[in-house]
Amino acid sequence: MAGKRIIVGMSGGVDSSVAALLLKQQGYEVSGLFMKNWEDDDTEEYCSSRTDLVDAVAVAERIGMEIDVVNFSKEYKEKVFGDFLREYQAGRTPNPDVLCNAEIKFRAFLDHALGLGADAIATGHYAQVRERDGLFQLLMAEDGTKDQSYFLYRLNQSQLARTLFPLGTLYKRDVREIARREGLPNHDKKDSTGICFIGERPFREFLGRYLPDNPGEIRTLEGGLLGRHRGLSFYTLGQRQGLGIGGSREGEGEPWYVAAKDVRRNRLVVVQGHDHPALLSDRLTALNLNWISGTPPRCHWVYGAKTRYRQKDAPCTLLAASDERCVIEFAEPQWAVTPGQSAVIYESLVCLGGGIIESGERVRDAESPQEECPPGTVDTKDEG
RNA sequence: AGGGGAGUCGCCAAGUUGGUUAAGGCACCGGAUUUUGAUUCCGGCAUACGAGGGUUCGAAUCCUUCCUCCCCUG
Repeated sequence: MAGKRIIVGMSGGVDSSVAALLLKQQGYEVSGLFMKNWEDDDTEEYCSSRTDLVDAVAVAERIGMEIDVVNFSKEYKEKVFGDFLREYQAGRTPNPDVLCNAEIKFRAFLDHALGLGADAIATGHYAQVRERDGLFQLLMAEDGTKDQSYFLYRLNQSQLARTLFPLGTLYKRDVREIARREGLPNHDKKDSTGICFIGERPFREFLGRYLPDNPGEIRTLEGGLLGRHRGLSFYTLGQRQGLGIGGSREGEGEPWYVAAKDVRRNRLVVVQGHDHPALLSDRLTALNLNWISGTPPRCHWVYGAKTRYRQKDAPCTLLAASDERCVIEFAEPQWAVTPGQSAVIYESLVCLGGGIIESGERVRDAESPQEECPPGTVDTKDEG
């Protein structure tokens, strides 16, 4: 390992900083690369990349490594942001960061690093890679609460073969402690959130800069008119905030949630109450799959699956799994399974891959939840 | 036109045998959580009770006039 050349993707945050530091301490030949991948609104208040770069440079100086800057704005716009807009325009809810990892961090950036003579790249992701029988596996992080394997399920063998995740076995609090102890200037910096490289924004306003309004009706499942929306693109399934639906005579005064988008009629369909059955799906179809090992997992086998980040992987069965399409049936209904988001499949700690959710549906009746439950699953109440 | 009912925060809605600071929910705003979007959590949110008079130590709660809306009869 000593002498191996590693290029670390430096974001200016604690995680990538500590990742670089640890590699350096382990004897690798380490250098950093700061990516600038978004410059649409550099002149505005949201441009935090400047201070991020300053932080990254300060960290590099502190741990004694070279750092450079690369710009993949063009690739980001083409491969990630373009898809992001197309998906929203189509009424779906994409996860740009999933694509960002597959196309930018572990493709454009990786290729660039290899071109510079690196043996591998490293990032501050909370995930693990291990080699087993000649195959590289992606594993959940030791710190389950920070595990980011969900965002990495679209990586392939050649990408994982050249990737190190130095934080995979650490807990976030330990990472911060290391940063503090080693005097990294950003040890206390707040975790970043929002779309990777773009940052946190008032989301609908941001989207509105790229997509036109297309107002329509907000109706209940039964067809009652409750209000108007500014365009289906600006809402997502399970959304509560921003509907502007006040109290009414009927109902228990519970909040309203988006249950469906009727694209044909340009209608937003809403239901009342977080636990409304229309918000639950026990089966989903995903397309555009990626299997990390290169081959689909076996069907009719019990796995765990997440339909969104930071969700406990839920017991499920694979009814079908190919390179194009997979069907997942959950033991317990899942809340707001949303087209455009990613379904990611796990076998214990191993992330097998996943795909883009095409649709979710309810196949088992609410009254007879055990009817088709795979044996061995527990019939528990909603997680609450 | 006559009879009846109702007007409390953007919406729904407690409170009306008069008594310190006008429940609660939805919406909205702010914060926390969060490398997507959501969800969730915490906090804020009527010196004011359709308007004007009056009774009273004290009224959203009593009296009165006016305004508005709804229902029934014409």
